Amino acid sequence: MPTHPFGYDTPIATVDVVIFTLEDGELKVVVAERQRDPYKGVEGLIGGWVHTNEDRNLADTVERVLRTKAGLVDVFVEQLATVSDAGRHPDGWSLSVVYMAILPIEELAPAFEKGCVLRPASDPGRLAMDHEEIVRIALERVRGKGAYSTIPMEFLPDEFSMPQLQAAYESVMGEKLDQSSFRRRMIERGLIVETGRREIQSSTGRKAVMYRANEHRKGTFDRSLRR
Amino acid sequence: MPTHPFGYDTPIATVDVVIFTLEDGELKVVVAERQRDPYKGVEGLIGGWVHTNEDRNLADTVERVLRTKAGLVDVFVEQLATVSDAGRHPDGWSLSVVYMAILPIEELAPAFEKGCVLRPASDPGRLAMDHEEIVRIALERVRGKGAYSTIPMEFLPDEFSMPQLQAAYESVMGEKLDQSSFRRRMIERGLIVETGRREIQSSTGRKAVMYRANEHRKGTFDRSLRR
DNA sequence: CTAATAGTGTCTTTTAGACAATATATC
DNA sequence: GATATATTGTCTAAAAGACACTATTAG
Repeated sequence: MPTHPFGYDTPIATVDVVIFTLEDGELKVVVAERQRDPYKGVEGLIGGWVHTNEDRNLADTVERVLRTKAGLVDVFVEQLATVSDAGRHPDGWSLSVVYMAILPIEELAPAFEKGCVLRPASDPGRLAMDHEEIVRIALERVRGKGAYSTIPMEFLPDEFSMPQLQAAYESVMGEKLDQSSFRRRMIERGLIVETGRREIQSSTGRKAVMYRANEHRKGTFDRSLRR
Repeated sequence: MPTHPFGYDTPIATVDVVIFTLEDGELKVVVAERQRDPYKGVEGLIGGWVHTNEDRNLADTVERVLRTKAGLVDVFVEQLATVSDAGRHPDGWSLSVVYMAILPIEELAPAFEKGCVLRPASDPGRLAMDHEEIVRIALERVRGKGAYSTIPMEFLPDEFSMPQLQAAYESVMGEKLDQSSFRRRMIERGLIVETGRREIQSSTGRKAVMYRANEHRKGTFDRSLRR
């Protein structure tokens, strides 16, 4: 057990990232089979030790972990909480700073190449240590706060159509929304901006107009959009 | 610098608590002069090292720190964020899990006995390390999310009158509220419950009815109450 | 009487959001 | 014509909150 300068034992510090994505309208989390002990062979969240020699701060740790373990770069992450327990990690007293990320499934290709897989967020199966509990907390967050925010947009590529956007909101909120009212509010609130382009392919019917998020208005949104 | 089982350096882990209270209608934070280095003699937040030998988890650490450094027990705390930086602590790479607490000033007597003092939350003066930044973040939280929640109630004793309650909300929100509308909403939303008792003393005028928070409805509240 | 608190009534504005159409574009 | 998307109109219900009172109780 490590010891800090004043002679007290100091905890192990790790970072774990709950990466959410949307697959077929269902919320999924990214997990990977652990390559070494503890819990070798068991699926767990993307995470790793804080390396004080190479990371300047926790943000660096998250970036390094996402890059090396899931091939992901330039990911927007949000700190969720810090969990701790004498018994949560077999190597001893440990502390994990948990982050959350949301990515469109199209951007997860590098992660899949590195062996990451998707599990249903509401039932990820057996995960290492307290990772099931962590996923539960993160899911609560994305569903609760997320539904009445611009969070659902994060699941989409940079450009998206109105029907795609509505589907993303419906998936996150878990309920159907009125088409005309949804459209009106998105536009009126200035949450999205037309890109000038149109949908590339559509089997039949009118081509959808493409939009992008109005970065300017991020965080402006609050509740609303219930049904 | 401590080293963890796999040979990487591991950070120093501490906990810091931003304790808010209301004095004369102004938001204040509890700080104390630091008894030892680093920043000995400089004022800082109530905080301390995680002691893995005596604390089972971070909640234990917070409890121990509040008890030993401020004489406070049974304090409701909320985890705010975890800050980190190679340079934030002179002893090396450190990580601080920041908690927030809100207490009526009446309950801070033990803290004052231990040398704690109050500083204006919006301008706490020079504090050790990154504690000024931490206070800024906490204040943003209590003002932003807090104003449209039951947070202002935390500043009051268990029993309080309607005028007291309104004053607390006004202090946190930084604006005047309409008396009749305020009263109506508090009652209608069931946020408070009559205790059956009356105000003990009043220089002149009618005695106020005393209420207590309806624990049942905590967290039910959301925005509203603008003016 | 004065002053503080308690309580009622009402009006305006905003918002959510439900519902019903119609219009347009594409195969 | 079938289908998906875009767009407009309208209506209801709820909520926020501003304002003007009246009522009650205490010194």
